[in-house]
Amino acid sequence: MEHHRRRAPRNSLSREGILARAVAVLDERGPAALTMRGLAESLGARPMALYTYFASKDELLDAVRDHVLADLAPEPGEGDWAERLRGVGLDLYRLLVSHPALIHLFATRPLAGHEAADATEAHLRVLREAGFDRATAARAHLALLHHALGAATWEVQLNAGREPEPTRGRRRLALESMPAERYPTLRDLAGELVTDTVGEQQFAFGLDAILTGLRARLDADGSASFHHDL
Amino acid sequence: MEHHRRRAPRNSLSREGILARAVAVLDERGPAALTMRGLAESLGARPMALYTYFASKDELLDAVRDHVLADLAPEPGEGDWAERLRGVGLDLYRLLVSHPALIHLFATRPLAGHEAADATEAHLRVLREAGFDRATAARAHLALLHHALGAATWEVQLNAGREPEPTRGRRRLALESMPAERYPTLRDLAGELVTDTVGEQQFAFGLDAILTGLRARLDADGSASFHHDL
DNA sequence: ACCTGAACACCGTTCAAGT
DNA sequence: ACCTGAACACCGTTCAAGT
Repeated sequence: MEHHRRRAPRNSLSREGILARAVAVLDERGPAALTMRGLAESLGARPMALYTYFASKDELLDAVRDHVLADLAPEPGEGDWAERLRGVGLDLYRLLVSHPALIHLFATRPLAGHEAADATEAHLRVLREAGFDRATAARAHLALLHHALGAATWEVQLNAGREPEPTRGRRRLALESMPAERYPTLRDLAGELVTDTVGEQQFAFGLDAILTGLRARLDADGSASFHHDL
Repeated sequence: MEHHRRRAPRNSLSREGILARAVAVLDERGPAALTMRGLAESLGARPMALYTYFASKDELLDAVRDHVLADLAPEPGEGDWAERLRGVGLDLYRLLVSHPALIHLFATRPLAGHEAADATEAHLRVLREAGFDRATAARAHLALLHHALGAATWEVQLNAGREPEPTRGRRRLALESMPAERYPTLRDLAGELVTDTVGEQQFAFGLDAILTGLRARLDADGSASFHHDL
């Protein structure tokens, strides 16, 4: 048995180590549990030790977000442009959903624009190679990103919530207890709204709808299929 | 001149009044400014007075979210199903964007399912009347909601940020300073990414893509166009 | 440079008390 | 029932100090 906790044996701390610990705390105990004091404690250090590496908690949170975003696979997979975009979308969705407590960082802390540059570059390139003009490629990129962000946010919320039932269960009960005269459609679809609109299948549904819409635009709009210079 | 601040002259507080004040604080000074102590102060009361109306800050935040959601126009407008869905989507997007500080409540606090029941009922009914089967209607409903949530979250982030430049400007600078050899497409589209992928136009782009995708599904899939009982 | 201790100005919330 | 005062157990962060 060792002592309950020794002090940090100088130079045991690092930006990387602090960030990894922060992500672990977030994943295991949720956003409220991530305090400078608690994080320092769990690293065997005093609160102020963290300020050697991060100027403030805000800066640490930005770094945490960037640290997770860096895990985004930079290369799209195989197939035509739609299949490649589909793959990138799923990767992003999975990343967001795999860190439930981080979703509020993405929803809350503005990105400067360089955090996922490799993935963004690859995504945009697929769109340009598919034949979209610059403005349309930019918009399509953002539309797909928005959908992943929104779907992941929703999914994380449904899986959140305390014991015994997560939010998903509370939601089902709420839907089933709505007055049927006033909310006939809602009541009729209560089952589908809780069981079918969930997880990757739901995300893929919206993703495929967007991709179908983009393909229609590409086919219809001659100006989008000019030869381009890439 | 009156005294700097009188005490609440008993019964001047109410759930409604507290919620309205909370939304105002959020809109004017941001999420960090909403504290139980500060909110009470701005109502001329002591912190603990609020606990007569809300059991905790968490419960107050849920009530604030529901209070704002109640402003959602319950009735879709004119036109065919796609035009109606478009209108509902725009209403939701505008509502979310008009309360920037509230977006993190939507992204953070799970909905039980009854908060926007009127709007949800109307939305689902349009989808059913268009001919979508139950599972597809539920999925389409959520896909449209996800996109509005994601787009609004992104837009709010871009408009956020401190003086002198909001995040939008920082983002432009970040994109333009990326190394051109490694990120040629990103650099080429930097202008479009900051100016074109913004606001209602960007939201409408994604919305229309989804609607086009849904229409294609309706046309292609015979099982979705069965007569139904509504 | 890296880390600590003590202190400051905050939080949300409990508890007992006043009307 | 509605509101207050004092207190508790927290926060993030400053500042001066140690190595």
